[in-house]
Amino acid sequence: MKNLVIVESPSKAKTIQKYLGGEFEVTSCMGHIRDLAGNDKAIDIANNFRPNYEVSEDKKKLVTDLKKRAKQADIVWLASDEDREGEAIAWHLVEALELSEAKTKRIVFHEITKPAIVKAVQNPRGIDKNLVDAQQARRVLDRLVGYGLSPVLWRKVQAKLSAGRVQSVAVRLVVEREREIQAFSATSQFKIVATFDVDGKVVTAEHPKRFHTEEGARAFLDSCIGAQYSIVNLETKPSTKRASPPFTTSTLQQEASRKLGYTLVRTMRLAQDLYEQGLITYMRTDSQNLSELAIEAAKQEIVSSFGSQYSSPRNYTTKVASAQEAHEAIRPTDFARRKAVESDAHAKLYDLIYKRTMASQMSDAKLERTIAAISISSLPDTLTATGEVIVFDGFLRVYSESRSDDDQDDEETSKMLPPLRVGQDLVFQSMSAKERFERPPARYTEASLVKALEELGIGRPSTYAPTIQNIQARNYVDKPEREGRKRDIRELVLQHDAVSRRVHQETSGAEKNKLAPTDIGMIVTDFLVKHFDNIMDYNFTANVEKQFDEIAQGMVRWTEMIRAFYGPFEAELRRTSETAERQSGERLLGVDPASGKNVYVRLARYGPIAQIGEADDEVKRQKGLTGTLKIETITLEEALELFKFPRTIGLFEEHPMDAKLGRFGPYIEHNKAFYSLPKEDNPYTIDGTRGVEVILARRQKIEENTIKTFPEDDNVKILKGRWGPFIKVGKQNVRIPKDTDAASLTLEECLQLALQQAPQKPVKAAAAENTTAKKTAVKKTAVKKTAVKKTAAKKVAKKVVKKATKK
DNA sequence: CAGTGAGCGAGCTTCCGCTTGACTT
Repeated sequence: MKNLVIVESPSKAKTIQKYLGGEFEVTSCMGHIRDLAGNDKAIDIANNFRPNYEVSEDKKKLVTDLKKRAKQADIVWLASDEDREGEAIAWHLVEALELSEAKTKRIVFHEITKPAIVKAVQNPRGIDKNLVDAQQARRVLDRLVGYGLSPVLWRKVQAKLSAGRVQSVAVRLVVEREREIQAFSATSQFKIVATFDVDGKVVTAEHPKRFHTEEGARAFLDSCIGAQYSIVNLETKPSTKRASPPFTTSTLQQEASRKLGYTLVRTMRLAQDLYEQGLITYMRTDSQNLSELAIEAAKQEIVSSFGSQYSSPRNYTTKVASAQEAHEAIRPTDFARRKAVESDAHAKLYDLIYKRTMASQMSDAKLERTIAAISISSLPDTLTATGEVIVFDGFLRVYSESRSDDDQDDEETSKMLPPLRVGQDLVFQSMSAKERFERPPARYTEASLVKALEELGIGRPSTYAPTIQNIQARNYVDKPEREGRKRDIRELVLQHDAVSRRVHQETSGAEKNKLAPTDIGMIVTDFLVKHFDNIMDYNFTANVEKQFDEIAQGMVRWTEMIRAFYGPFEAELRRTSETAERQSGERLLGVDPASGKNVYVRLARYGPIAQIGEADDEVKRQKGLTGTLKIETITLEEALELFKFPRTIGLFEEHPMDAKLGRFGPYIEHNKAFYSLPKEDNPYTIDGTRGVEVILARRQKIEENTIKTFPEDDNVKILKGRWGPFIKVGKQNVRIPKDTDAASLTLEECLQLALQQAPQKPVKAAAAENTTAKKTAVKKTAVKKTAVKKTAAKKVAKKVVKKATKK
């Protein structure tokens, strides 16, 4: 074998192998193979920031293998992506595989098409060391910032916290949005809408002016009593609508979130599958570019399906400043393929990508907007009725983009108007003045937060989903469920020459899956903004990116750039460590009227608490904050309510029922058993009658979900779970092998399965349990320690995934 | 899962970006 080609991704390797044929062997390195050491020897600051790289633990086998194959090859072609990280990967390969310059060629392509690959092989180059240096600067900066800030948080806020160039700014966005919402006070206005009958069709018209008071609105309606209405002017304006560009990672995540309700992780997981099946191009990209082949293929498909008037081939230039465009946009690889079949979820995502790409190559839609001005005989005011007709649907035939989350527009009012003429008299039906409240800024969704980060140039396509996961896993932000509040909406209606008034209720502010900061998120953000405003600045990344570009162009040495950053940063770190006070977010809410003691809220070891009495009082009372209560916004009254628990709400089967607030929400404790309260029940007001109902309902459900019990051992049960039957042995959940009838299992078989699936406790338990036990655990080998760390980290990650994909 | 919030205290925690698996709760 003469030619060894190394790309980053195995799926890519497979495709390229097809294009290059037998002369070449194409393989992959799975991304970065080396990284900074994990310990304090990672960067030798005194020695000009000399980085110490190590082959990553999970890549050791791969690197040994690649090294062997590289030895046997005459030429090694390094075909990692053409961006900063890709160039660094190529350089690390040279270093780790000990490749000589003579037998190494660097090639790049932006699209996986045969002509692009062939052209790349014909134009090899050497490694761009300047670009590599820009990456080293990026890597070293992120380590210095992350490993510099985090320990300050451990000392000043809480152990195990984290901070970094990307995650801390992401949290800041959420924190500041929350404060905008808190500061927002909704004002309301009255909007006038009239309806007319035109030959059996309803025409609605509105007054361009909004009334700020009910009196004003009423006065207007009063003066319309008995009025005549006629059309005084008609205007039609043509307009066009253009399709959106094809998907990048971030826009795919946004649309999948809005149209399909997928989380970021779900979207990326499905896209990865489609990519591996060869159905779509690479899914982690910031480019809107389409290859010439793709544009041509889309054109053929469009012309044959819809006709040539629908075709409008074009390419898009990426507007995001941070884009590195190492790949194409996300598109189908084969336009003749209309469907993906693996699962319904895959099919929906593929359909979205397919249609979006097709639409991007289709003609503009042509619209005609008609505006009719309607006079009122009793007033100088005019009403306007607006209609829109699609003259030519163009790209709308396949795709219409959803509206963005922060869109404040009302429901689409423009529809088709019946034929109208100037001077025409209209038959009045009714007119209403309905109160409308201004909406506060919207909380971020996962996807809209990605959009905000991208606009600031923060983070990369490969890190958007993991970053948003991470700030949730670290409990800086979460997705609290909000019930929303009912509020009165006033409406005046003019009909049959009389104005009537009614008030109806509307629920506002109900939310699910929206990001909000936790108490710890707010405390950490405030602390970092106060002491490290430079790094927390929304433009910090953009500024350092400019400097990375200068390094890439050979204008600045990377070590110089890092030195200039590190001096002042290190001084800030030291000053903050020495002078800053410990932060707990403590607030004095007021005085408890019952005891005369102060009431505080603050962050304690296990989360936010309310406290009656001073910290050093021998007798003080503490309660955890529950639900959507926050340190920053809780009132004295709300805090005092917490201390009313446990509430004994009645007696049942000779045992008291106590309503309590727990870590997992409100519950009833009864005879040593726990019954969670359903969402519709309020722990502050629930009574004994309802308590009994909750208990009985729960018991019935347990019974329904029990498949089998064993009289000889009540520790073992076979239950119905979310994913089918399983065995419960004490606290351990045991899965049942496929093709096994759950109900027929014997006690012995159950215990046997439990034994087989028993968690390997010794290592984990020593690390996770109490701190005194740790002394002995620490003495174990380094290898074991990393193993423990990894499983723990994986567990956290998994938990989040679970949470995210639950619904 | 289900009521705490602490320590005379050793050693641990932590970043961002590039990849894919092995897990299934």
